[in-house]
Amino acid sequence: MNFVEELRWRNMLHDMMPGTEELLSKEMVTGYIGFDPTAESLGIGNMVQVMTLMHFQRCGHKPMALIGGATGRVGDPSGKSAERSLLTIDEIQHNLDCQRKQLEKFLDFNCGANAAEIVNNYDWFKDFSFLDFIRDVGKHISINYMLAKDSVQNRLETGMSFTEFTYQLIQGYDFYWLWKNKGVKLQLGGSDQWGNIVTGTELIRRKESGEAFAATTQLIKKADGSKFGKSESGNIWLDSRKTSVYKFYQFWLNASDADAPTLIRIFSLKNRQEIESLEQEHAAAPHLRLLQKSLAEEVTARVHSPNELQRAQQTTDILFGSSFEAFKELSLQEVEDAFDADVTFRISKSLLTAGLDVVAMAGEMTSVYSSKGEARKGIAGNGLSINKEKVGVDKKVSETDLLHNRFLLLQKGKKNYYLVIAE
RNA sequence: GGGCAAGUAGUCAAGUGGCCAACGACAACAGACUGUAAAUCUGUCCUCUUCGGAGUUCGGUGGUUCGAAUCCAUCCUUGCCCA
Repeated sequence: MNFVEELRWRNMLHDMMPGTEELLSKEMVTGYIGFDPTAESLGIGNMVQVMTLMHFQRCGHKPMALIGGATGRVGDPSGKSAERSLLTIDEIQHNLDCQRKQLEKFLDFNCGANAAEIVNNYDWFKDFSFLDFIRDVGKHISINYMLAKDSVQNRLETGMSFTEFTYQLIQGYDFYWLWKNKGVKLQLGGSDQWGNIVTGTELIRRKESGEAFAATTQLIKKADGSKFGKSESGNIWLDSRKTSVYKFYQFWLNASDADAPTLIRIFSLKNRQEIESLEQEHAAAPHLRLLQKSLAEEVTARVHSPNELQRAQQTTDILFGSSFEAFKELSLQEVEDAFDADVTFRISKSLLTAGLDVVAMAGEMTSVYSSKGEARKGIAGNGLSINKEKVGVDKKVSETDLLHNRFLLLQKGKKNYYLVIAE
């Protein structure tokens, strides 16, 4: 497989330095991508870079993931309109450890010559003194060159600290160090990283007359122009403690028709033929949402596991698929297993004897709504169902509402489900 | 160090003594329609609420006033110009 061709038909390629394609076709190349330890989990946005590395490895090259123990202390100004607040050293370390574990899941570290590798730039920066740095690195790059970068230009009006200004040099030196010591010839990254990457190739050229290459990928935008990777509850994380497997699966399943073809090209390892035929099937019967299902299935299985995927699918099927009658047939255990802990609430059965005010139950005793006021507004707006039946603000929940004499199915809107267990 | 300008809800952005919890736009959430899609229309959108209201906001702090997002002083932050 040809890496560049692969990126091209997947519409992932944004830009490349001249000569990159030739280099990749004549030898096995070591290429790297940097990850910023800004959060304790990678998000779906980072997944694009993970996919780039996976494709890279599948095409026979050696992928390297750089985790930014050093760069994380500085803060990348690219794409940021304001100065970032610094994380503590402990936070950075914690984030690094978590991200490393996640990355290990996606690449093959045990396949001989092109086995993946993870490096931490703190290793080569920790003993590099400021004076040595400005002497050995700073001398080779002019201020004029640095000022010309978009990431700097965009901040000239609003201000930027010296710390963030130096970021491009730090990242540039990473590339130089890896080129010199690890034989890395290529840096990959999102298109917002272009400026930082070419500072690296420039440094390699000026310092040692060496040659290094760059390729960047498209930033994903949704068809409606909004930011990719966020949903109602915020960012979609790869860590199931931050985004449950069910929610993760639902995120992909909910992709719009307009976005699905873009997404499946990026996040699926299926080949071109398979994807195109899926698209045709989808076009013929859009209501079956084959693209979304296939995408959700593949990504969830890879990021989590086939077992967890199956559980998420079961939950989906219970809540959206089969009729409510079928739901009623499930045992309590099956129902409990289907719901995540953060949408499961337990209340005392004795409260129901006298009839429990639905507003209090939804707004106070559970976190379906954040307050009674919210609950009242939501319910008045026809937003809440109990056991698939819309309820009004006057509703009193009693024992006769319980299914199996044990639980209630609450539904806020169409897609948000909650389980209340009375015991 | 000196001069000028700016800082308003998640974001953008009006307001320049009472009619201000603060126009509008976007985002977000809920409803209708659908295919758990898109588009469209409706409602909510500082917090709490017994839905009558109550409480806390307009960079911070003090002040003027019956009354301040709006006036004054001072401090902080940022930009521009001068040194």
